[in-house]
Amino acid sequence: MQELIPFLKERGLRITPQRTLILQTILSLKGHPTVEEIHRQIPHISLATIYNNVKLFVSLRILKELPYGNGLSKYELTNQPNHYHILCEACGDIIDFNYPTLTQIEDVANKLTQFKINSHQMEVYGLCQSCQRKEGDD
Amino acid sequence: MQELIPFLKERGLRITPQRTLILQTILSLKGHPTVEEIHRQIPHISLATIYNNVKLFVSLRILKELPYGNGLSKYELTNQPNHYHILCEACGDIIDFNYPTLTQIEDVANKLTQFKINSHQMEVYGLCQSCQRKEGDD
DNA sequence: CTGGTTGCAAAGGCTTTGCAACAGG
DNA sequence: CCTGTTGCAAAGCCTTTGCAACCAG
Repeated sequence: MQELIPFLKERGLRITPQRTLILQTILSLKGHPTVEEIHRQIPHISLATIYNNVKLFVSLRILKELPYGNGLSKYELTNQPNHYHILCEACGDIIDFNYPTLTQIEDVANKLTQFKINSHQMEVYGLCQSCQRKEGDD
Repeated sequence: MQELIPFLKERGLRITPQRTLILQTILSLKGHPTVEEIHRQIPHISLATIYNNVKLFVSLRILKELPYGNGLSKYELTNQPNHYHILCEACGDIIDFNYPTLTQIEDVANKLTQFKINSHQMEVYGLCQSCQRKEGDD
């Protein structure tokens, strides 16, 4: 958090209470909140401001956008250890899990496609425990 | 294509010229078209019909939805060999590439999270060849 | 002070839906 | 025929934007 102040200032950006609160809220939610979930925690900050700042943070690579929200985007802080995601197809929940980084696949992809590789992502899809139980009830 | 007729009929769904054309168009486009790209090929079919049918085909698992279109969804036919995707961060293009299926990761994810696993996906991000050239020009 | 920021309301862009006319089987 | 389907226009939903008031530095 503190390390952001010089980072923003260098770029002529200001530390506003809104920006601080948005980041603190994402931190406190821990998971992968949507804009709507962030706004629910800090309803006195306008939705437009949250949208604009989340977008700004993504462009500054402070946040990462996860496009798996069924139309909505979810966000996570980038200053976290590498991990992959598992998504529940019933409730939409996203959980992190650790797995050795798939470094090889980037080399292969580069050889096969001649792309200049930047990163990769991997998601596993399934049913979380509580949705498995609910399914059993039907 | 032919194998779809009994598949739809079993479910009380009809084979309409629109449905046939939508699937043929996706086939002919080969890649991972958006709804808009499909509609551009068959503009005499209403956008609403294309949306409704694409959605129907996804629910029937004839099509798979790829949520990497920067807001738009892209679609691909499911009756294709397993493969992974590489995305160009500049132009948004999606290319398939082959890599041994990451079966192990599903077992690990199951052990770590207790999810019931259905599938997984993996995307590599980078710059395609033609966007690499363009970048060099700047 | 002064240019970046906020927040409201309006506009945008993609997608879904209500409904009357239509048509596959 | 009868129920599923089409297509228009309208509505929905999430997100972005114009702009005046505001405020961080």
